[in-house]
Amino acid sequence: MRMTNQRRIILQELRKVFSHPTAPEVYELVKHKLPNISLGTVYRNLEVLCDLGLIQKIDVAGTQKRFDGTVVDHYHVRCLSCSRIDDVPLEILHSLDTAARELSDYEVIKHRLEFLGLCPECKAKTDKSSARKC
Amino acid sequence: MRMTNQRRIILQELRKVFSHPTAPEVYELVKHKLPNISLGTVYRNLEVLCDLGLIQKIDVAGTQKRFDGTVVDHYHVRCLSCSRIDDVPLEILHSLDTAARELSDYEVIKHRLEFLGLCPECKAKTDKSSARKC
DNA sequence: CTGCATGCAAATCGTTTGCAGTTGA
DNA sequence: TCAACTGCAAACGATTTGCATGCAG
Repeated sequence: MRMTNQRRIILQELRKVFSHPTAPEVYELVKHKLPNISLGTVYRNLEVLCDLGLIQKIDVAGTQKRFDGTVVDHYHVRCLSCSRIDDVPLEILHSLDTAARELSDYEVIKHRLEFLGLCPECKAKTDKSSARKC
Repeated sequence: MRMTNQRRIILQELRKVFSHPTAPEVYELVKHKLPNISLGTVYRNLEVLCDLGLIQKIDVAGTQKRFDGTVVDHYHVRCLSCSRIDDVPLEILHSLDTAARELSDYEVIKHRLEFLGLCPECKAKTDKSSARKC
């Protein structure tokens, strides 16, 4: 593995933000520092950095993959309205795996859990609009 | 909503199988009955049937969406090796939502949980090949 | 009759890949 | 030096969409 300029900047920028950006979003972030970088390079490097355990890939359901500068395993909430993602400080529930192992004939190794709901901002908007309806 | 022949057959076929098929797989199933049906129609109808609550969309991480003729909410296990999906007879844990609601500033509504592991077949294969290594 | 639904093909979206030139160790 | 890495653009796989036609209500 070679620590190229591109790779270093991608890691740097990803560690600065808390927004769990998608690959194209990372690309936009990095372009401010390296205007000639290509999206392909961003994708390749995010993959490499994941493999090295320097960042984390959050591939939750249905949408684009997102990336997290933090390596510690944790759960996420996604806003159903604006797709914003935040961390949930709930410790990983290994007991779920144990339960599933007993209830299925699979060798259950891990699980993927994400919460869905409304972020504070979208919740406020919804409250307002339903109030207006009355 | 109009109950077209295509729509009826798609629902019928989906209720017959337990394999949690992807849209292209549903397309293959239905083609036996309706050889001229198009993949686009299958996609459109699966969407409509979901909206009507007649079937369920399982959009688990990273891969194609899958569809379930059952409407009752339940968890799934996915085989990391062959991507097969099965049901896990674990009751829905609403307590998780409560916990997440307390730990975040989101209005948590629901969660998505999927287990990952090895299905019996792939587990057997792995065991064999690791035994061979010794 | 009329507008929702269809088949078809082209378009889109996110991501991956092949290739020729570049660069860090 | 030289394999790993880059930028670029084309390829890809899943899904969506525009359009002219078809058919259920």
